[in-house]
Amino acid sequence: MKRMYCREIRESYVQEAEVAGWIHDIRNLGGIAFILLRDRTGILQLTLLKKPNKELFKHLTTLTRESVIRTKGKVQRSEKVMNGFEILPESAEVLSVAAVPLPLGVADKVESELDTRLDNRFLDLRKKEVRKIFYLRSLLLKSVRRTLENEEFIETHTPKIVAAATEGGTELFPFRYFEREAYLNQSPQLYKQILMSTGFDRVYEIGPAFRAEGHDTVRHLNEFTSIDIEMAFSNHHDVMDLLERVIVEGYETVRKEAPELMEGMNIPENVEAFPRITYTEALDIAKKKGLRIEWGEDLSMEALRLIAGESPDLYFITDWPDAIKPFYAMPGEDDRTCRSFDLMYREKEVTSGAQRVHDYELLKKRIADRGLDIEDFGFYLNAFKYGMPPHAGWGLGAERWVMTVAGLENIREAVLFPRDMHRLVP
RNA sequence: GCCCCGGUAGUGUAGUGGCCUAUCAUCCUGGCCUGUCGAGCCAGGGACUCGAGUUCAAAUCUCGGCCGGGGCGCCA
Repeated sequence: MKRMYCREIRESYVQEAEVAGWIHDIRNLGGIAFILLRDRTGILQLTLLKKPNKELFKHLTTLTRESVIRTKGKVQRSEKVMNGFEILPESAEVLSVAAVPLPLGVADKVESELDTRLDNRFLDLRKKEVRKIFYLRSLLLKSVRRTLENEEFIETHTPKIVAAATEGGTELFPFRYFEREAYLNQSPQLYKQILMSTGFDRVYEIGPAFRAEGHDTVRHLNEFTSIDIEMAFSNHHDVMDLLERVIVEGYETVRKEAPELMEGMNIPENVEAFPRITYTEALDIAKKKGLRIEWGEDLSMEALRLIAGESPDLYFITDWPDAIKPFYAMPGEDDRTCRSFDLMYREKEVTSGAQRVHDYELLKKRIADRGLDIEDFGFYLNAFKYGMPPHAGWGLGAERWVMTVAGLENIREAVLFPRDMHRLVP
């Protein structure tokens, strides 16, 4: 007999079935007992009577919660059960006995702290609402791939072991690579740009990025998943348009393909384009609200909160001061801004991107101007010497996006096994 | 990197010098119960982060270690 899922039992009118899963809860009333069996599709009730089979009754009702069993029996339709169906087990096999006490309650009525949950993530993930975050994440990524593939992007994989810093600034994790020192890559930036000189024209990569920053906040991780794209023969507005399509399509996908995930999620309706305000305009909003801030300064959390108060949930801040953005951002018409943008969700930065510098001499100059060593960037600069088209791109933080959609307070909840300053296991 | 805060049963908490033999819920163990669905009832079990100090007396005050949380900066 083929094992069926709990949900299938409800949906198909079979007379007899075999199910398997974890014991969610046991309610023993003496002569009758109810065992709630959980699998990835939901919970199904097993109903046991003591009279006909005393031994099976005792065997199953004395098991510990979260033990794994497989059982076979008659399917009974009953209005007394929440889901309308129950199974009357005729035989059962205990596949794995769970030890007691559990370090974290799965069916308990008390919430655990995030740290306890992460320490026991395998148990934490047995909870439906926790797994829901990862079904959402998976679906959003699937949607991103589909949107990009439809627009003729190809999926690429660039090295995570690298020789030098991508952009300066953020700190890298060094390690020993044979006889030399190497680093974990902080971003596919330089490699995806190199690919623009090849004629692929449109590339994307969904992969890990590593940053050794000693920050300790609810929106930072030392290992995160970056959704990166780079597109040749395009400018910053072209890739902002693309980003809008990617995000909106993500929402549509959830709405259409997984309505069961919608509850409690922040999925805006009827959104097509996100407003694009310039850094200068954003700064004016903050100033008008009484914040003392000078043109050229980065927008502080306080400033961003003020700006978010005057904006819809999703909006772009464009044309940033050149001095506070990386060397590869294309300077604007004036000589103080650059063609870079951030996509904001309220006060949170979700994506940053730009049109890039594609002129070899200008790029060289900009690297040097930022005090970086030209020698370190030789492998990158080479690709600009022999025919490099104009191009633009962005990096969307997968966890940041999931966080905004699922309404998570802490980015760690958007990762199965998060890495932060204090956490290296599990 | 800077600044604030916390650590009490498996989980989550109450307790601000003596009323603590430490509260409550959940949990675990045993018992009763043939329709539970946050099952109920009865009995039992289980904890003050570590070290030093102050004091007649420390979960409670002081110092240090360890572990953790939050904010800012920076970023995705």
